Amino acid sequence: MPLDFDPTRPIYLQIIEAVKKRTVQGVYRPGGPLPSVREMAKEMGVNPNTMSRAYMELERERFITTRRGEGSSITKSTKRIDRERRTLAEAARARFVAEIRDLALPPDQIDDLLRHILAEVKP
Amino acid sequence: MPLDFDPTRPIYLQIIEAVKKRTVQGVYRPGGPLPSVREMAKEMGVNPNTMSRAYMELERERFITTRRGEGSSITKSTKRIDRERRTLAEAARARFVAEIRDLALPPDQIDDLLRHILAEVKP
DNA sequence: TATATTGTACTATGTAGATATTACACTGGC
DNA sequence: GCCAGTGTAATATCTACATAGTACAATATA
Repeated sequence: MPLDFDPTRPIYLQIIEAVKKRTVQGVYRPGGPLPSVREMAKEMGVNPNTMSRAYMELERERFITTRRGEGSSITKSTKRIDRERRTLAEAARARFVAEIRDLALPPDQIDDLLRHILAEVKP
Repeated sequence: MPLDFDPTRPIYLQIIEAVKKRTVQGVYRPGGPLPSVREMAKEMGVNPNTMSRAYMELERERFITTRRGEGSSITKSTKRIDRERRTLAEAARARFVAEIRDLALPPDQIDDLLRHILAEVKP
């Protein structure tokens, strides 16, 4: 199933985020193998070059390791993965707060918004 | 003061968002004038062509009106502006919820996050 | 009526991102 | 050794975005 990419942002960045999220969710295991560049490219419906660029960036960030002929695998470090989870959560929070502040919402609408979020995020 | 644009997203889209946010904040008034293309381009540190593109898109969305030789002004419709405020708030909420869900956070970390937000957003 | 200011159209140029295609280098398994 | 599968490099092509610069059309104003 090809990912549905936001056409206003570079695909390779969205791939990087997708791999991180899948790892954080447990779809990929710490130290476990990652689909090959060509395979993942086909799965997500992008060009292998684009996938390679995403993998190289993930390697640069030490989130995955990659060896020629051998393939790629997720970092063994669960610390690294936990850190990524916190980083992503912090980024989401900061962005949301900034956006809400910019809107100058009346207090009752803020309350609505937060109640709505609470209901959706705590099942 | 030039805006600090996110280099991974088109500038003209970020300008559109900035104009909407300023309007929602009351920086620009309903029916009131908007700085000229050249003026706003200088203020935000972008090319007049880029600013023109943003204005044309805002006009297409009926958020501003524009006439040759006369300049541009914000929509008179406070309904339109209120709608935009709600739309932006909804988008922010939906994105945040989706991101948090993707992270599979443990419940206590979710609680932390929400408390943090509450403290920041309710002064 | 001039003149300035407005939006807008046009051409040219440069860059980043994405694609298609080909080729090469390395590893594992037969 | 052979071969399939791996990452990776290289080239060409296309598109979107942003810029610089020039010019023109329409309006407001002095």
